Amino acid sequence: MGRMTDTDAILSAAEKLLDRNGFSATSIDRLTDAAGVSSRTFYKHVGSRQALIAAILDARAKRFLAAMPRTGTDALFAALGDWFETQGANGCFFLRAAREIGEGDARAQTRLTAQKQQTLDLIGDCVASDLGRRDDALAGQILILFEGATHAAVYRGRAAVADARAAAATLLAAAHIRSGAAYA
Amino acid sequence: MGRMTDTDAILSAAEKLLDRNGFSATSIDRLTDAAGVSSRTFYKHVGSRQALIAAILDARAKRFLAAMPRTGTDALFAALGDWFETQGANGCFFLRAAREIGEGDARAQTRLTAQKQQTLDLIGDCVASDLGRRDDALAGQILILFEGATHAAVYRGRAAVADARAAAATLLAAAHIRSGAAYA
DNA sequence: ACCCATGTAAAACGATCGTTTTACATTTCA
DNA sequence: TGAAATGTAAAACGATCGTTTTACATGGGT
Repeated sequence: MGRMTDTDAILSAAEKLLDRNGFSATSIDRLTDAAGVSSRTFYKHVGSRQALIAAILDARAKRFLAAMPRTGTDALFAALGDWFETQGANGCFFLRAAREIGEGDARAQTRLTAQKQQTLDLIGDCVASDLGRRDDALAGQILILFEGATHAAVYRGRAAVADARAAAATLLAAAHIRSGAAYA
Repeated sequence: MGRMTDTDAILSAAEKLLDRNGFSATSIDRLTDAAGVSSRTFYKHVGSRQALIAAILDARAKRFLAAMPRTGTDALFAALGDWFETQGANGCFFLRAAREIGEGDARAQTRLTAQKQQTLDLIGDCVASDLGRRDDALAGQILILFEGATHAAVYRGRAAVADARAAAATLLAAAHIRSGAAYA
């Protein structure tokens, strides 16, 4: 891991707390305690609560997309399982941010749609690498599985990802057959 | 619709507000304004904020399960689409309640797991009615689609349900073939 | 040695929260 | 008629929120 600036330390501690305990349930006091800084330095580094959350959303979007492969739908779900293992499974961070901060910050809504579009593109690439051609309809279905695994993992754990992974394999096989491939 | 008591009027107005605007973003003032009652009558009828939310969760669980058919997976997703059309698509109400109220009320967590178990049972019945036999593995996969449609509908609307429905049909067909049925 | 940037600890700010209470008006019914 | 019940409007409560400010310590660079 690279060198961590004060700002990065605050951001990563805050991301963990917000993800675990929720946005509105996490006060500035808790954030400063977790980061080990005073409120004065906190505000010097991040500006405001809204700015902190905006920075966290951007950083997390970049980190998440970097952690996902762009070839192989099965590898994609494996990576999603790894993500939950290391980062925790608390439902989609962006969906929760948009709903909890919501109307107050229109940018959270913008960030949500951007993130979901990027996820759909990612899935489209994985599907294309498996199928040898683009299949937008199938990508849409696998997005449902991706979203479903993300939220079912909150209460079902690893089984949610395993089920989504198996379902994706079945859908891919069916699409492959529809393509006119030889039966195994 | 049956006659509505004061308590019911408060509950249904509150449910709509909480679902639309979120739990922590909806103050008692907003709830009393929407119900058209003073805070004094509000507290006489519902006791406290926690009790209000508990009552709403129970009522909604009963109403949701009553709105879902127990035969036919395709009919199940059709009913889910109707639910979103009439009630709005804001993500799973129980998941959001458990995460937003969270640690404060352990009963919200209990209600969540109960609701999800009942949903899984519901799906198991629908799958069995289609397949002529129980298939727990397939039911788990369709639960993922159900959860995925619920949350993807927030940003994709009806397309999310349509994709989930189509994917469920493919999974069912594949399971039917695995059962040794004749190929169409 | 001294200045200045940078940090902490803690008080203070106005706002808003859930909840209770006070004061008063209206209906219900024996 | 008149008392009990039930309602509203609004003030007040202590707590907590995000944010700013005050007062003070520390350590590196010239």
